[in-house]
Amino acid sequence: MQDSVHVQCSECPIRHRAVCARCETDELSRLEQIKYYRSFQAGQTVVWSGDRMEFVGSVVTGIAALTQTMEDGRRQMVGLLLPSDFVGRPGRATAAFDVTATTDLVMCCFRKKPFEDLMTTTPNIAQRLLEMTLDELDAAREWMLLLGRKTAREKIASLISIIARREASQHLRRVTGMLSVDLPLTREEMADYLGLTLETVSRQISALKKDGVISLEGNRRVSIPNLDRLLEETGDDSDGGMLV
Amino acid sequence: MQDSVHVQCSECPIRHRAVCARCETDELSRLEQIKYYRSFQAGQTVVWSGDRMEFVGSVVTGIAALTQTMEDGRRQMVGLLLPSDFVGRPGRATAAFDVTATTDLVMCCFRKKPFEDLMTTTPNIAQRLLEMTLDELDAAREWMLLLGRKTAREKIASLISIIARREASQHLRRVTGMLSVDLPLTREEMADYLGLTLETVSRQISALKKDGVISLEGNRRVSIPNLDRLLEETGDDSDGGMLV
DNA sequence: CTCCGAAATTGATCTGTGTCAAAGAGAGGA
DNA sequence: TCCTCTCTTTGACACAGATCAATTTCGGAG
Repeated sequence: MQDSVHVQCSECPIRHRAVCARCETDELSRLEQIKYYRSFQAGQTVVWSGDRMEFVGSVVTGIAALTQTMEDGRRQMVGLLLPSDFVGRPGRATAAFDVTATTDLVMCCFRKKPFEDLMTTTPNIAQRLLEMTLDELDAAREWMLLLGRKTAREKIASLISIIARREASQHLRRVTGMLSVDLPLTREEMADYLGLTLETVSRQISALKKDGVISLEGNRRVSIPNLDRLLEETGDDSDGGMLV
Repeated sequence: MQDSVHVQCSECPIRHRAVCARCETDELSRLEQIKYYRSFQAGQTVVWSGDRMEFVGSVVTGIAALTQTMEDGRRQMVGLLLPSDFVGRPGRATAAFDVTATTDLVMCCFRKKPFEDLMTTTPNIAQRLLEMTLDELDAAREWMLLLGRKTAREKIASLISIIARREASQHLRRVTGMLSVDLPLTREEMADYLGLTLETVSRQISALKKDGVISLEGNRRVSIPNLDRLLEETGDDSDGGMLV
């Protein structure tokens, strides 16, 4: 299987890994024809669990969250969608989870039916989607280890290092100095992602700060003086792991 | 997208959802040529995380578990593979998780390279695999809710109801009377799946028994006098949910 | 049937995280 | 500038589940 080659979608400010990788020109142009954009404000819901899902698409800018809520209000975030992440299920009519914009959000969408038609005639797309979905599945399974077995402190360290990693891989601006990342989530959203309460999140962030593992500039920006030190706190093997 | 039509693989005692659905005869025969069987004893490891993975395949009989282990020994099961479940990642060289046989196990395997070749020439296979992988992803996300937010009692009830559901859908022997299922896992394995300790698993099973939600015949067989009563204990919405 | 080792149960106690409550800090608008 | 609302931090306490430690039960071999 050849290496994945990313092709730039015209107009789209970012690469469309979902649909453009390995695409030939004619495939791209067919995708262009059924493409459209949608914008959401922070806090807005993109789709509700159980709703008809008439499109698939990928995040262009901003961040969206997949969440699941129990009858009594307990909530668990089950996915964080960063730019270039794909949303939607070809072949399934309704959404299985709530999708909400946690920041202002722009998505590049394709109506589901035409996209599915295109998929049946364009093997590349199904294969690329399979690859992405398998990656997501691996990431979900890593996350299961975090939820089931890690301590609160390890969970926080893991979240910060994942956000740092993804942010780094996006912008490719690996500054030589101290790296610092924006936390695109409120304490409550972090708690929902990590299976904790917001109080515990806050306490553990304070503890990591006190121990010199991180430092804060305002509430939302974290500086990491020593990445290795942070990674030790995650409980993961130093080398591999953490695919997200 | 048409409904999935299951075609019986010759020799295989069960349907190969992974590869046979919607297959045409010639595709089937090409699959037959690269197919072989492997048997494992209970407790044996199929592949270790990080090892080269030279095959993909599906479970024929028995049960396998995907697990992840931290350096200090904390373990989390991240998937339970029942007959007809697919294992392996076309397009990735190494396994991301340990795969172990929790019971005696027979797998139907395909060498990875020929399978991948077949996949590129046979769009159906990639599409079918995509569908299955998306289902697994949804199931993993349901499981994240369980790990992050459910109480020990709810976790146990969820596990039993999932096993009951999968067993029922396999054998299609929906007995009219009281339904009873075999727990194919030790208490420790259940604990690893649920993110608990084996003592807590044992205690909660005892509690459910005392409350008349289930009853035990020996250690491994559970009777469910009232399925609705059990489902109430899972914490899930009464209707939808629990995709596994 | 009896014996043996592994698996499961049960008890006592400890601890990490949740819960409830209050006070502090930031950002945006008047 | 100050005010207000939301987000965050911190404290005191409670409790679910972990840990440590015996027993007890089960299932297979002889």
